[in-house]
Amino acid sequence: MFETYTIKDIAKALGLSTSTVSRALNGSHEIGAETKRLVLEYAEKINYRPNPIALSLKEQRSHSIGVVVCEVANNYFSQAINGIESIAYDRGYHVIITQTHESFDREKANVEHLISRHVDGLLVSLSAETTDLSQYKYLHNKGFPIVFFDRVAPDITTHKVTVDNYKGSFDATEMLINKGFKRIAHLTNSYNLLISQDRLKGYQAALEKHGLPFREDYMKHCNHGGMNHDEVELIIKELLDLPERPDALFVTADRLTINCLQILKKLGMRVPEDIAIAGFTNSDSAELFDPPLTTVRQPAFQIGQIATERLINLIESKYPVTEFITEQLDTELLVRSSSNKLSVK
Amino acid sequence: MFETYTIKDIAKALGLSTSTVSRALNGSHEIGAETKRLVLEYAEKINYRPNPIALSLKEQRSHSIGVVVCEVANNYFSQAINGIESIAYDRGYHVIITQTHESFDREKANVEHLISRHVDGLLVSLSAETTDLSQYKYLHNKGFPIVFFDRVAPDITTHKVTVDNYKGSFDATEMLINKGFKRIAHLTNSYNLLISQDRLKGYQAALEKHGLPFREDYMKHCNHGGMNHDEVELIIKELLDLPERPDALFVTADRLTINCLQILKKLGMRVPEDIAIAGFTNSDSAELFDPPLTTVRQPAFQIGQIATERLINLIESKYPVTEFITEQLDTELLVRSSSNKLSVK
DNA sequence: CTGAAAGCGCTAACAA
DNA sequence: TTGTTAGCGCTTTCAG
Repeated sequence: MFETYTIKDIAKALGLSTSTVSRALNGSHEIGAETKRLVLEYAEKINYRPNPIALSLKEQRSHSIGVVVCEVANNYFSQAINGIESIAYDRGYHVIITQTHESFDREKANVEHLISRHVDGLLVSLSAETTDLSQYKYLHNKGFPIVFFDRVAPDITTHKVTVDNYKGSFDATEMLINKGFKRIAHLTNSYNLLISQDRLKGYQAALEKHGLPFREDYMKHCNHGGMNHDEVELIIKELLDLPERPDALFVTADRLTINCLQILKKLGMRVPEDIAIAGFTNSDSAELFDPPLTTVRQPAFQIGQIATERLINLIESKYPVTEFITEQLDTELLVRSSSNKLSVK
Repeated sequence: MFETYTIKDIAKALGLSTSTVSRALNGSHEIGAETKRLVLEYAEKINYRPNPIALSLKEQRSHSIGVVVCEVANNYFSQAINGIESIAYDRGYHVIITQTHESFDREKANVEHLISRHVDGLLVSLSAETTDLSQYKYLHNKGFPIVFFDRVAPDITTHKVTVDNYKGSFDATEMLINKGFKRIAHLTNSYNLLISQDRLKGYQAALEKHGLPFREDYMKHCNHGGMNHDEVELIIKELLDLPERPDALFVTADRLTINCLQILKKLGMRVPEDIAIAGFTNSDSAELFDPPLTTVRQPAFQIGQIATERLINLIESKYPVTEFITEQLDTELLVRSSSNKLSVK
C-alpha cells in the first residue's frame, strides 16, 4: 500500500505506453478490451493507486475543501464538522480544517493558506472580529466556490446555510415572557455577526409583541464569543448590579451560554430563583445541568451536511452558477427548568 | 491572491530563466545579489506564492499530516485537535482529520485514503474495534512517521502520548473508597483499547490495596465508547438489578460518562444518594451538572500538541529515528459532589 | 553567476 | 487501438 507504483511501472511491466495504461485505468473507450483487462488486472494485483498530487497538478484542483471556523472545541462546530466530513468523505473530498479563534488576522491567513493549497472550495463561518469581507468578495467574484454557514456574510451572494435565528430567538424570548418574566436581559456575540443581529431582532420583536420595553442596559454583547471568561464575568456583574436587576437572561452563543452558567454559579446566584436563563447551545448535556438548561438547539450536523452538499455541487458544476440559495433550518426550543418562573420568591 | 502567478511569469517579466528565479526565491548562494533583489522585489509586488502542489510532486511530500480519531464531537478529541492544529499551523503543516466512528473498516479506509494523499505522517488514536494493527506495522516498518496518542497501539514501537491511565484510574477509585464506597462498579470502553486495560488495572489495584474484592459482575464494558445509547442503558440496568447493587460507578470514557448520567437520570436514580458516580471526561461543564460531576480530566490540548511536535520531528528528521518515547502525562482528579458519600441513607 | 533540460506522475492532443 | 509528446509548476543537475 505504501510503496508507490506509478503508471510507468505498469506500462513497463506490460510493455505498453503510459498513455495506454492511463486510458485503460480511466475507462476510456478508445482502447482494446484485452489490453484494458490486462492493465486493470495488473493494477489491481499491485494495488495501484493514482498519485493525487500529480492529478491535482494536472487538473488544477485538489479534491479537498477548506473549512474556516472559530473553534473546533465548540459543540456546535464539532457537530457541524461531523456533518461536513460525512458528506465530503462520501463524495471523495478531503476536509482541511482551520480555526480563527475569532481573530480576523488569523482568518485572513487561513483563507490565504487554504487558497494557496488549492482547495477546490471554502466552507466558511466568519470570526466574530470580521467585518472586512473583501477577501471573500474577491474570490467569489473570480468564481471561486464559497458556501457560508452559521455566521454568514451579509453582502456576498452565494449559498448560505443557517438556522432561522430570528425565529429561534423570538420563540425563546416569547416563552420567557409567557412564563412571566418581564426584565429579560440579552447577551449576544459580537454585533458584527449577522446571526447576532438576527437574534437581537427576534428578541426585540418578542418584547414588542408583548408590550415590554426594549432597554439598552439589558443588552450586552461579547466580542469573543464567550471565550474570554473575564469579559463575560464583567458583563454579568454589570447586569446584576443594575437598579432593576433582570429576572431572566437570554444568551445567544454556545460557549457564552455555558460560561454564563459558570459565572452565575461562581457568583452564588441561584438559577432560576435569582435569575432565570435560556440560551443557544448545542451541548449534549444541557439536560444534566443544575438546573436543567433551557436551550435553543441548532441542527448543526445537518447544517454541515447541507453546506457541504451545496459546496461540492458548486465545485462540480459545469457552468457558472448564478442562482444561490439561502437556507434557514429550524431551531429546536428545549424548555427545561432553568427558565421556570417560580410562583413565590 | 487568487490569480496564480508562476515562476515562469516572473522569469518572463524579468527576462530571466525559471531556474534563476527559483534560485533567487530559495535564497541560493549561487546567484547575483542584484538579480536576487530584482526577483524578490517583483515576486513581492505581484504577491507570488509557490504552488504547493507542484512542490509536493517534486519533493514527494505534502506538508500535511493525517489525523485519525473516532469522533470530532467529543470533548477530549476536539480539544486534542485544537492542540494538534496549533502546532501544525506554526510549523507549516496542514491537518487532515478523519473519523472512524469506532469502526475498523472505516479506520482502515481512512488510513489508506490519507496515505494515498501522501500525507507526511499520521497521528492516530485507534478505534474501539481495532485489533488488527498490520496496516500500521507495515507503514511503520517502511519508516513512515506515525505517532499514537490516547488510544495507542500496544506492540508498535513509535512515539506515543497518553496520560497515566493506570494512575488516573487508581486515584479516582481510591478516592471513592476513601469516601466510604465499597461496591464500586466499573464501566469502561472496549477491552481492545490499551487505555481501557490500564484503567481497569488501576481500578483493580485500588480495590486490592484497600482489601475490596474485584467482582466480575461489577465490571462492564461498552464496545462503542458510549456512542450507542441502548447498549449503555442495558448495562446500567444490569448493574442496578444486581442483588448487591453497586453504591458507586466509575466510568472511564468521555461520552460514556455523560451518557451514564443521562440514563441514570432517565431511570430516576438520584446521584449520589442512590448511586455515586465519577468518570473520565473532558467536558467543560462538569461542574454545572446536577450534581457537579467528579471527573478525571486529561490534558487533551497538550497531548495533541506534544504528539504533533513529535510527529513533525519524525517527519523532518534527517536520519531514521530508532529511539521512541512513550510519554505519560498526568490526569487531574476533580472531586465534586457526584461522588459524595452521604452520611445518612 | 546564469541558462537549458530533465523529471516528479499524470492526462490529452496529436500522430500513426 | 496505441504511442509520442508536451505540459501542469517547481527544483536541480549539468553546462556554459
